[in-house]
Amino acid sequence: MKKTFYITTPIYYPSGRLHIGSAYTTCLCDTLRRYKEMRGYDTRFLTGMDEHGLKIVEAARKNGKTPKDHVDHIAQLTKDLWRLLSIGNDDFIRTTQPRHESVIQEIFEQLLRQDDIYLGEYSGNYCVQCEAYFTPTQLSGSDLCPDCGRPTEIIKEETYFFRLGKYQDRLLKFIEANPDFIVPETRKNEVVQFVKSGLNDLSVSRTAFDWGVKVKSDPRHVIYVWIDALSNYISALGYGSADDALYQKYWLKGDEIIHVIGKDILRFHAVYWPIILMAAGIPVNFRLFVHGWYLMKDGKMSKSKGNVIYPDQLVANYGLDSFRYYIVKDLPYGNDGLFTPEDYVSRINTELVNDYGNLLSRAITMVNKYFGGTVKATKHNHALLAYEAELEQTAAEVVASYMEAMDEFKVAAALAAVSSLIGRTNKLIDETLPWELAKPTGDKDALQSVLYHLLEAIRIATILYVPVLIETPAKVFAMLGVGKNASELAGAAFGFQREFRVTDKPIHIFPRLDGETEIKNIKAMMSGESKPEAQAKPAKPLVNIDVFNQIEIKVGLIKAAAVHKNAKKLLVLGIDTGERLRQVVSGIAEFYRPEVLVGKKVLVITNLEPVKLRGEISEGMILCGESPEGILTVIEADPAMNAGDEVR
RNA sequence: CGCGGGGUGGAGCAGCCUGGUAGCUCGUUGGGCUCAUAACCCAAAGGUCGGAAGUUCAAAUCUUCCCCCCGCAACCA
Repeated sequence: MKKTFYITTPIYYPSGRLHIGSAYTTCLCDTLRRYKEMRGYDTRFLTGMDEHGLKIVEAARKNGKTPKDHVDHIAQLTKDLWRLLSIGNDDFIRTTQPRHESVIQEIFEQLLRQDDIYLGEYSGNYCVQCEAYFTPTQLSGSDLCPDCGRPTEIIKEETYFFRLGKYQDRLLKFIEANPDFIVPETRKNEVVQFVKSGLNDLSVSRTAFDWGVKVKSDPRHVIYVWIDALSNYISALGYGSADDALYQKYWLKGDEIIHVIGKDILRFHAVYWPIILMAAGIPVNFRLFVHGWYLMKDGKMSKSKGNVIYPDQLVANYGLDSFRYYIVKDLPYGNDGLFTPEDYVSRINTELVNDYGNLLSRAITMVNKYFGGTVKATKHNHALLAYEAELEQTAAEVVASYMEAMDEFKVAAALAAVSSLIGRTNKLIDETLPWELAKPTGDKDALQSVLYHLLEAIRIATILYVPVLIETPAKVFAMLGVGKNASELAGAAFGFQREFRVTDKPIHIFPRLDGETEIKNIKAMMSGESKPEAQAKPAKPLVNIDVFNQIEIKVGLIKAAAVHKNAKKLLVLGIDTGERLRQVVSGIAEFYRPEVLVGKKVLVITNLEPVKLRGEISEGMILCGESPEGILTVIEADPAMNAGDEVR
């Protein structure tokens, strides 16, 4: 019986085009899966989409689509991307699929029957206009809606609550008893801290929107994201359905189950998910591997900063294997890493082009030149034997440390081990000087043995690359004349292949990238010169002149300006609008120092309802121009105008 | 004191839990080699490990305080 291995990505939320972060998670899973496959496991790999919720409805409306059409579209784009990246997922779960919906309805009903879920009331300040609740901190003391300024009402809404607290101790004990449940350890500590601070009951249903799975016994409610999204990991296996063979095999009786997640969704997976399983009477036998994020040089990715990069662009320009290699190699285990064009180009050039690809081509050339394309394991007594022995030993150590690292999900470390083998192999050429051995005074047996060692090392390194590189290994094995058995992990030891008959025309596996050109090229992609969807804001509807006339705009003279003591983005302005001095709070602190504003004549909307912003009253609004990047510029009135002049 | 992450040679990172020669990749400089895609190999330079105090025979590592950066949250009437 093969051991089983079940690995999952999170299900992605279709809010936009998938960027390098989701590609990282997915490639990482794919690599681990291929590795386990190579180790002889019976594997299963799941990814998918989380397609419910209010944001989907809104995004769909913006694009003039139904939610269903919207998610169908994004799901297709996502599948296309995974195909492009050669992701070998066995299944693609979508939370809108009937097979999923029926399962979570059942789980919900079960928890309800057990009284783990109860119908309760949520009460809070609600703004009817904005259809949203606001917390006391958001309201900052007043009862006015922070979004529209209208008064909020205290509203009670029905919602189902899940008694998380009931399982708190059980969860803590579980985490303690299973030290590997969450890796790396720092993440585990974070979770333990959180759980110890006490778990509140969790609201698990909504009535405010209906794009979700209805609660079976109470269809006014839809099941909120927690139970809906997290349960995908078992609904995709057919849990609770007529055919639950996969669930039986991979989950219930499975050997290893890994959820790979980013650190942003740790809490849901480390707290809510195990508790849901405990309550449902399903064994918690998964583990979490929590990875870091790709960050950009100047912070978070955003189009205006010119630092967004999409995987498909990199694959189209530099090839699939380069991309997969870079993305799983660059992030240190569990921590954040930086994506830079310089790094991308240099990593590919040094590790794949120079060290690996070039080693292959120099070795093949020599085999052809000195032995007509065929070399075999050869005995000799030359002093160089010691170097060969050292290489053999390095290879054995590398295979061992590679597997050890892979078993702990340390893909970058595993690949670093392979790099060290390749480095050691390049070194052998310098140590043995094959061109000297090839001279009449040289030693032909030693020469053959050296070349044989080069090829064996390349063969072993290539086997270790199989989980990551898709196209390259087959090419390399073909060029070396390596058959199936010798290209499998079991054959990754010196001496397994006794003889090589290599191709007479080596091709370069990885073309060299011209550093400066390609760095520029990638930067151009990042600044979105390839025309990103410009997100044209929908034009506002036509209004009657009367509507406009309701708004009172006056010229105001800024007499005083100060930073808001309790907010980073706000300035508190004292503005003379003719009839009186009024206080206006404005969100331009990032763009103007207070002192430069004093003395400016600006346009002020004077009949807005007053609002408190972070504790300061604001009686009006100054008009600003906003660039696509969100940079605000105050619109100044002609100096000839006077404070209080009406604008129309 | 809102939550979290981080500050280690020019760049990006490891080491910190379990104190005891500060390591890796890239870059720089010098040298070697010619089988190979200006690739490969060797060597060197370069760090008071953000700051201060404390614990200790010994601190990048433990404790306390401070400074700075970056996410998230809040804020743009």
